[in-house]
Amino acid sequence: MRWSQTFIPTMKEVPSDAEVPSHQLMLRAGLIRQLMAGAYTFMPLGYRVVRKVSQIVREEMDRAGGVELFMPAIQPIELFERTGRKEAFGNVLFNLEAKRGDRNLQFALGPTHEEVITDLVSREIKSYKQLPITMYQIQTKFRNEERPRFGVLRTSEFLMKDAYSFGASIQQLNEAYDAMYNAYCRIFERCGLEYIPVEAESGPIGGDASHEFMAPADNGEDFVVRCSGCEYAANQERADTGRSSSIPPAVNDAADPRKVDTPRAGTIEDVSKMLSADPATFIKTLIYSVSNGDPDESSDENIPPKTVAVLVRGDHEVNEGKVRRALGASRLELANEATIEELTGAPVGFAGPVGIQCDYVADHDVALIKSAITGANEKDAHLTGVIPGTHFELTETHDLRNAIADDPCPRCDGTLETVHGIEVGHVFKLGTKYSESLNAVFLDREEQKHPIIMGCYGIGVSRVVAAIVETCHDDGGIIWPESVAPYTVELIPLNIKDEETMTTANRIYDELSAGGIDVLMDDRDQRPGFKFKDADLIGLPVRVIIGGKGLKEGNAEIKLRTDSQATKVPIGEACDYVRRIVSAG
RNA sequence: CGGGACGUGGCUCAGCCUGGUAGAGCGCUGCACUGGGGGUGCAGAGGUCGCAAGUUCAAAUCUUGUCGUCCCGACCA
Repeated sequence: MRWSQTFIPTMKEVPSDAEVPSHQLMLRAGLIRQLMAGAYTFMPLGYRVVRKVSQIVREEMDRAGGVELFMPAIQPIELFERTGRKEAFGNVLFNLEAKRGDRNLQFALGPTHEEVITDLVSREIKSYKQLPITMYQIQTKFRNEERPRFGVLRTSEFLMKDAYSFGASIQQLNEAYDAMYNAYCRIFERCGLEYIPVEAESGPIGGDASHEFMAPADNGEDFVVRCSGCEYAANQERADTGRSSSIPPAVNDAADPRKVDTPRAGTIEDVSKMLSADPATFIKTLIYSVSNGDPDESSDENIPPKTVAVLVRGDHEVNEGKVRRALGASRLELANEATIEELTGAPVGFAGPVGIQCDYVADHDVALIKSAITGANEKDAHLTGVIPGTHFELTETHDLRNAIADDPCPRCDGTLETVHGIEVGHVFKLGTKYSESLNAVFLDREEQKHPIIMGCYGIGVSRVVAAIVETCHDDGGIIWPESVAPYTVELIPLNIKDEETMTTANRIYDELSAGGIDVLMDDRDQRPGFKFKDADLIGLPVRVIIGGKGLKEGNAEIKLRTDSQATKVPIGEACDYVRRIVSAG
């Protein structure tokens, strides 16, 4: 491709509303343009990358036994009502209405396709003989994000590869899951993207039923916790802390806690400043409203929610998923102010475990505090010298908080560290959630009906592109891995008005192109420095310079994007040289 | 959805506080020079100052509302 014949609008200045490197670089390199918040055009150069990533995904899906299909983006809302996800998605689901004659039709724009494909399978698959099968598509997904951000990393409309496996047994599910897991590893490897597979929230199946693939990046929205000593890695939502229960013995002759005035200090930060005390010596007491019962039964509306206090160390964060599991609760939310005032007799911010009038659960680390500061259940007052197990009862502790750096590893004697990550893929053992609600069943050998056992597997294709830019760049611009680069070679004739330069450049362009190498020739009438800057910005792996001093000596100058110095290669051997370094890469 | 910031030519921004002629650099068009890291000169084009209402003799500037964009947080199968 000749630069003058395509459309690559580069920018010298950083657009003011782009904050993270991938967003800035994708705009500056002319890969994307914004239409509105959360919606971007992929420009010719950017779309070539999307297609290269898609092709890698496709090849690996096929290799893993998947078959490709293509489903509609508009979907009847009724399917989401049947699976209960109309409510679960809430505002994230794009609803749309259309008139046909005098009927008002209700649609959703597909945020994902579990409903559509399960509906399809429920009609077409009847026998264990048709199973297992894994189907996938690469298609635009629509989610009305509350806050789209970071360019193409989080948008309301994005390109996703979604795959769904259907099996007659847990074993078939596990085989499909493992095949997808391995395919994902190959995909990210081939894309040149560093990745960490992490354990993720796994829902009803439990165990190792879900992994996310995280690309480590400072601007990632997710927190990954990983062990420095072993392979353990998990989403922070999910990570175990490796702490174990230890119940402190009651101290018999302990002094009573002392009440101190803490006027208007309702946060740990305020109180720790006021008392010059380390937040790690506080017991944070959060009051939750908890509903028990089966989440799928709507009858639990009648059971009034219970109030439970959750105790964690002052510098720790409660992990609601862990609390929910520890309590066997189906629903959990922070209690409202009125409930808290009624319970503790104090406004929010002054709750504590001593004398509190409700059940409570404590995190392991609470038991390890020798002498704690807690709320006094009284306005503008805290207690100091509170000894867990002595001043309030403590017979068991749980893992209730987010793991943080320096926590012990749950698997080995190493310690944990946290890194930011971009979630680029997710594999998930669904089980029978959708097959049951949409009646996708099969008959086994004994003519017994069973719901089909499903898995789902997603890769955010457009997000992968952004993640690659986010992790592969330097001060000058993008550094594309060869596998996904929009073109492999940038050919730069230094002066397009020089006849010898252009004759030579055109010959090399033709020869490389004929050999199947993607070449972009910068045939714009610009000065060399201008072209070099743009070349660094758009980041093609190989740069070939024709003209000037080099040409006079009979040489082309060839340089990898990652090299600092060019290599002089005789014009006649330039194409061979390029072919060699390209195939070696 | 809570909190914050910003909307002035295609891009980056100044002007606003203290009301009175709309500016700079880059980019764009033409010509000339130049030709190895975003060059130089000359001549041009291009702006309802996001939109609306209000105050005023007069509003980019003050007030109110509204829309848009970005950031932090909550949320995210």
